[in-house]
Amino acid sequence: MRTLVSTVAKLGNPLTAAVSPISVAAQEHDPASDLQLIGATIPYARNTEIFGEGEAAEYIYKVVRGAVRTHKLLDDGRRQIGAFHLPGDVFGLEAGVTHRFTAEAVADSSIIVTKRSWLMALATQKPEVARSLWTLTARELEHVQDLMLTLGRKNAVQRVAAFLLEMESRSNCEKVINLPMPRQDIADYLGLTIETVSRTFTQLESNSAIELQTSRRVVLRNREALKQMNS
Amino acid sequence: MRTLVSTVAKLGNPLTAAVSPISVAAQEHDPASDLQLIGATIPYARNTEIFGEGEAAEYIYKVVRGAVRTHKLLDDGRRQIGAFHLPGDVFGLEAGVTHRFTAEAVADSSIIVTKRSWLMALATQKPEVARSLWTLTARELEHVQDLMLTLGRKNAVQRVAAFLLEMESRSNCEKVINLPMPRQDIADYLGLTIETVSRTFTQLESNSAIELQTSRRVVLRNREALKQMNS
DNA sequence: CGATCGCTTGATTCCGATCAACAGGAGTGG
DNA sequence: CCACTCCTGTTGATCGGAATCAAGCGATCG
Repeated sequence: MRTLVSTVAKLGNPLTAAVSPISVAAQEHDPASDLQLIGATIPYARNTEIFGEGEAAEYIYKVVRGAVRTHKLLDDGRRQIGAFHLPGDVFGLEAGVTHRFTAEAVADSSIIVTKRSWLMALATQKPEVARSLWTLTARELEHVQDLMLTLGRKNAVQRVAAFLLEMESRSNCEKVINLPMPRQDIADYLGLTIETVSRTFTQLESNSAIELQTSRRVVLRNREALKQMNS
Repeated sequence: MRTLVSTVAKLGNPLTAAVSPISVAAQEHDPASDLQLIGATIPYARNTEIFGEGEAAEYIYKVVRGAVRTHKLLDDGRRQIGAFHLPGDVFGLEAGVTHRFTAEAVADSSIIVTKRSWLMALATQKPEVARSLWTLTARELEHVQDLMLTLGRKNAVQRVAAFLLEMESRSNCEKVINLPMPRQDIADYLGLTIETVSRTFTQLESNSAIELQTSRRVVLRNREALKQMNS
């Protein structure tokens, strides 16, 4: 089991890490941004593990820079990615005592790490903190419910279209989407193979629905067509 | 939009409905049973809608008798069932203001219906109630995360095995599992077609992994084999 | 310059979907 | 009681979409 301390040790002197504001506030509007987490901002290199499935959930995490994926594995190595977490997103929050996913950095990332016990104690005193924790879990639930529909009932084109529209809605409203993750991660998120994802990107480009400036830079040329495909 | 009042009106005199205990307690152990919901126990006939996707989430529900399914629909009618709710299960709890699924009675059922606003107000005063609401949402999240892995990365046999093991773990520890739902519901839960579900049941019976006393009564003859299949 | 990695493309296979027919049971009404 | 219909489930034949197997391309890096 990788501990926070060992991770910090590998990545450098924890004393040099930036520290986030000490204020803790929870309002109804955006629990992820209003719940100001106390803790060190720690760098994680690409493809390093942040926590593992089954480990004790001692910390709560918030992405400052980079991107994180959470996944489950089947015995034979098949992988299902549950979510990508981008700057501003909180992840690793559990109501139970253990993590139910493994979390890894998709790209070099900076993550704020906060003691879970600290927040839990605060939640018993401040209803607005308790409410924020609930809302964060509920949002995660809503996201995975949408993914469930995609995995259960959509074809390859609809899955990729859904992914692109999701990434667009979560990026800076720019026309160009920068995908931090490789094709294999997209495949394992959408329940497809890397080849099918690649072919579908190519197909969408030949349809003029998207433009691939590079394999990681996508322009949504026809958002309406994508929405229609998404069914 | 079907309201509670109209549903009650159709089903008979609400004054004759049984009323659950007035006590409200929330402990750490089992939020579903400890959160004693106040409200009328209402009968719902098989295949009737309890609430619809997009409707205001004014009530919280608990199954007393029967079974409930929640689902989402794609434009072309493809359906994904998110969960089956059996006696003791709470459903329809939302952190937001609207229901994100449609709920229907799988079989003739009795459901305790409680005002959501009432519980929400209580949660701001009693941390243990707030904690129970969070835990209920977290359990739903865990369930749909497991389903996500099934839908994204398992084959037909693995999906049906997972379903049978889930139903077994949720039933009364008896050897015989009584399935309240038809094959079509199982198919829409597992992201398969009714034909594939039927064929897979037949295949598992010829493997001696299960015995089909009737199409709705299944005996798990070899639980270990099912677990192994489940990967 | 060679090696590796990420991605794309082609050829073929295979699992589950689709199309189709039929069987068994429950309920209904003659 | 039986004939009828409706509903649910099973089974067969064929099809198709994504997986698999395989090869090659381009960028990056040592």
